[in-house]
Amino acid sequence: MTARERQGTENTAQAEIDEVVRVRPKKVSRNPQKTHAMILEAATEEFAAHGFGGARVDAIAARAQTNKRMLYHYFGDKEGLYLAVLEATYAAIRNAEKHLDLARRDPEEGMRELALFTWRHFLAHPEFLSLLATENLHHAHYLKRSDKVLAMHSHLIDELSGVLRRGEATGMFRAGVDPISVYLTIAALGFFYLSNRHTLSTIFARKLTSQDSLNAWGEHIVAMTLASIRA
Amino acid sequence: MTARERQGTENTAQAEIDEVVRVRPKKVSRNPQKTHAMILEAATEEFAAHGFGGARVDAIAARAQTNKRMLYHYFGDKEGLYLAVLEATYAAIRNAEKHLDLARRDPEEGMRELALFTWRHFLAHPEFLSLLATENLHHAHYLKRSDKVLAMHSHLIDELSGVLRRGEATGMFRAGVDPISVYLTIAALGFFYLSNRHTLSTIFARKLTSQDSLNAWGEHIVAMTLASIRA
DNA sequence: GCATGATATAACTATTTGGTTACAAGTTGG
DNA sequence: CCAACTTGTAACCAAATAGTTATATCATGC
Repeated sequence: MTARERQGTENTAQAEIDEVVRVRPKKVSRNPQKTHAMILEAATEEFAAHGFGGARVDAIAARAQTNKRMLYHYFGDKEGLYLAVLEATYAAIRNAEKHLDLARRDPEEGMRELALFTWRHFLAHPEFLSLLATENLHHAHYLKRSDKVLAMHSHLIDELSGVLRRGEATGMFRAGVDPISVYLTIAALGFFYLSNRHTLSTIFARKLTSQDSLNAWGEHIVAMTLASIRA
Repeated sequence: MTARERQGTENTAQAEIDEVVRVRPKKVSRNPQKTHAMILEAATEEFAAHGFGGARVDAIAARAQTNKRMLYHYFGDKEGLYLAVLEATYAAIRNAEKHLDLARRDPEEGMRELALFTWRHFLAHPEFLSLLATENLHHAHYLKRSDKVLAMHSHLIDELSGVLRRGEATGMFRAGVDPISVYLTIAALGFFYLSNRHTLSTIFARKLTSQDSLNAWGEHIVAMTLASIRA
């Protein structure tokens, strides 16, 4: 017997209390997409801030202004949620890269654009760096189980290969440059500077995050990248 | 009343059981230094493998073949133990650097030596990379509270500055090169390649850790470093 | 207009966790 | 040789944790 049925057939003291409680009916308006998105966003913050082991499922539910039941409903368990966060975060950078038009202008300009885009994306999305650090701590255990992430990266390599090929054709770049090495160089210089800025600024007693320093390091990345591929 | 006292004054069934149990007296030989060192080593592995939040105090005690009581006795609490691990790990690389003789031969040779040393230390000590990643996740919260780590780094910067100054004097290196930027470049290229190798080899479907690949990347670091400072 | 499935809440549970306590036994200085 | 201190073991505890259950209510296809 449900509360509603009871209300219709009986008129006990308990039913009256129930009624009083329900006077302000808590406005439980539904919004599956929003709930799903809120959980994902909250989980991204929590996992980025505390790592997988340090993240608290209760904290995620609270931050998403929902409860654990919904979280388990949409994502299965803590690991499933973590993987969803990882996939969404990778998708964000790879999708943003697609708006880059590397075939524009000359190859040097294209390389500069890719390097600066990567640097700026890292700057704008510190959670991406934190999640990668966490995932590598776990030897990419979860990422390896993703069927989506594997396919996400061909576009980047294709575009980068294209730029290198055109640069080689004009005699601007060396022949036989490995695109993955080039990307690793760009990513390494940006990733390390930002992801390790807290320990670095502590041990070297120097602030690394002033706007001038950040701009200068961006240009350093461009210069290093071009230096490594120029003929 | 202690068990020994009871044994001397009484002859109950319980006392006999106690005696039987004590026949093989468990050889509880003491060794404070060893216990301390074992805990530190076990904690290094555990924190490196699981991060601060994911590390389990029980697991550390078990791995050290001791128990939690000793761990709390020597290190206060989980945070104190973590900080001790961090300090010991930093001390290891900075002490090893002191055996480098960068003033030897010419400046280019010195820079090459520093870059390769750093790369090889990262290779030989993956736990250093993991701990740094973890500590940066926490915004260097614990490292900032260390009074020891702050003083550890002057030697490195002094040595590096010396090499740069001598290179500048011979006209080999550009003038006004910032030693910290040079070190960041060396560390970034090595750190990222190794610490992120699991996600990188997953998304690019390429093995990065063959001996040939590692040697090649070491030479890449040297080449990039020199390219960034040569006149 | 109502049966059905999806979405939501909150209380609950078994287990794990960091940390503590009681006590035993080795070590050492006087 | 023994009192005081250090090093060790194991059982214990309160709080926190991931995951579940009971139940209710919204939304929608028929």
